[in-house]
Amino acid sequence: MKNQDDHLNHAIIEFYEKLSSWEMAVVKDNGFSLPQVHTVEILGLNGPMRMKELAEKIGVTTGTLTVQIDKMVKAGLVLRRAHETDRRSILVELTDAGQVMFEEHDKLHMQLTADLTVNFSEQERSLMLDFFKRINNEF
Amino acid sequence: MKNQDDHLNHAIIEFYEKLSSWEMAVVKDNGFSLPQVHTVEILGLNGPMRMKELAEKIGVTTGTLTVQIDKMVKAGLVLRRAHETDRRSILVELTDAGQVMFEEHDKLHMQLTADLTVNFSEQERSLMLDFFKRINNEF
DNA sequence: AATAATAGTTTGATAGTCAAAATATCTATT
DNA sequence: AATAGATATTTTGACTATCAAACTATTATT
Repeated sequence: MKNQDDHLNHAIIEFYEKLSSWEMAVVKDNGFSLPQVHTVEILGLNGPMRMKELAEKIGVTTGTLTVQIDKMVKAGLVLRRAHETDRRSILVELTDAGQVMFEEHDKLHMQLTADLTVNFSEQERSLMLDFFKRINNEF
Repeated sequence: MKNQDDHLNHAIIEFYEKLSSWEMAVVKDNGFSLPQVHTVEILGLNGPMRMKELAEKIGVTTGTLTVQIDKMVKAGLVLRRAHETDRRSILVELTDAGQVMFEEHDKLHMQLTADLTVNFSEQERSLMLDFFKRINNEF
């Protein structure tokens, strides 16, 4: 059903736009820049990661990421660690302070998720999780 | 169920991150900047809008938006129109070329949505739409 | 009528970004 | 094992995006 798909598509875009807005507002409040929070979010969720991989996930060049990570190292949020097998590569990981920041930020997301699904039944919430998991796997 | 909610939360964040990545990649390919595409997307979805409102949705100050809209006017994507009742306000709306760009971009989103839900039944897709609508209303 | 609040623009300083060049390391071919 | 090509990261210089604050014009409040 074409029209139905159109609605789903637009609902997804609307959701994305609203989440972006929310994230921007949250980030501005706590004094860090959006790329920094984004980085903390990705590392917190996925664990240590190579520069290249991280740059792709964030959507910037590695050159841009280098200067961002420099700042975050200075701020004590992340650290650079040697890759075990590939000496060209560097792993970026959260420091304890970075982990704390991730958890703080994650709490805000948790609250948002709770607010958004306040009218969902236990069963609906579980179905929604299943849908998201399947969609995320298709990316 | 606390743990379940945590999973839903993280699945949502993962979805958001992946969609961001996708959007970045798409935008870079077609030569426009992310804020410009973002603006076209919002105007195409919501119709004409005041500067203030648009700035809030995008997550920038009105000063920043002014220069962005200047560029987009020059590029022929949007135009400024007087507000009917409030002479302080200005409505920004898509030109025909802007509308075309919106539809082109929307097609890419449509394709992505179709790809992501390729394994969904008609019923699941409809349920997913219902979930997104309810969530969007809670924002 | 005066004052405060709001919408938008302009400006100067700061931060973010990219492309291209440079360095170091890894992989593949001969 | 030697060479050539590919890959990961950093550095650099130019450009773009961003904000905060000052400014203009209009509307709302008292």
